[in-house]
Amino acid sequence: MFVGEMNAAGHDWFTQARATLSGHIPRQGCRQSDLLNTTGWTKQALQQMLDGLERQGVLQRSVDPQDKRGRLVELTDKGHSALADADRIKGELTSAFEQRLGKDRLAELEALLDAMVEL
Amino acid sequence: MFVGEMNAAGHDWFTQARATLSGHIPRQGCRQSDLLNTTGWTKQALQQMLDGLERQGVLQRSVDPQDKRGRLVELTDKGHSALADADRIKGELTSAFEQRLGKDRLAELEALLDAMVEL
DNA sequence: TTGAGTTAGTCAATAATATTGACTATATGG
DNA sequence: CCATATAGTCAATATTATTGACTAACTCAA
Repeated sequence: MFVGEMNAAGHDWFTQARATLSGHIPRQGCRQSDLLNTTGWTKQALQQMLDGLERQGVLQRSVDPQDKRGRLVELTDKGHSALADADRIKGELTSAFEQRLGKDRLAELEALLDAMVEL
Repeated sequence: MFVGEMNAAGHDWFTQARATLSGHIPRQGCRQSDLLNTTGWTKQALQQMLDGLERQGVLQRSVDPQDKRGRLVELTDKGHSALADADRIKGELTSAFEQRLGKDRLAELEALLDAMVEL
């Protein structure tokens, strides 16, 4: 759904897993190891995801001057414009759901899902 | 969660996608093409999933005597016993959620999710 | 200051999930 | 019988995900 909208908007590299990862990259960039913590993925899985996104020109990595073991992950212009579209689409979808379910029922749904996530 | 419980129960071949597929195989078996319709997957994706499950000894395929183009998909003993465990675990998880959310709120959640699925 | 241990990340291999394209065999309807 | 549709296969490629072995850089304490 969300992914489909992103593809339709011309971001054909966008997938569900990449959406998840993108959501964890702050606009000003971060360390690769930060993403390891926020995503909870294995470092190898994360690395492959970043490899793919770097090949697609969505982000770039550089050595962290503060700690040369580390890599800084930063969005390219392409990456920033994709995330701007993502924000827009997310808003549109939220509006659409609000229209169909009503604001109260959507809020209720979110609350119930949050309750579930707490296991 | 569900998959984890199944793995813990000794069904180490169980994955999310295979859970989805298993849910579409009737106990008495069906045609491969039926699964094509119920899952909505491509025929190649379905075929690979069935190949994997057949390798694992969970099901077997045979030529449909009524239409020799078709293949009949049937669960093996291993497959049947796995699905019995799946039913049990699903029941346990449902009970656990009922305990935490309460029966009413769980029903409410299901209703809201159904409403969402209708797009 | 050096050496042990920790942390950050890479490389390689394998497997599961998923798609597209080209193909074979069987069935069906005119 | 022939054209077409249906059921499924084979091959290639890409994404997502894991395990294991490894290198480079940093930290801390002797």
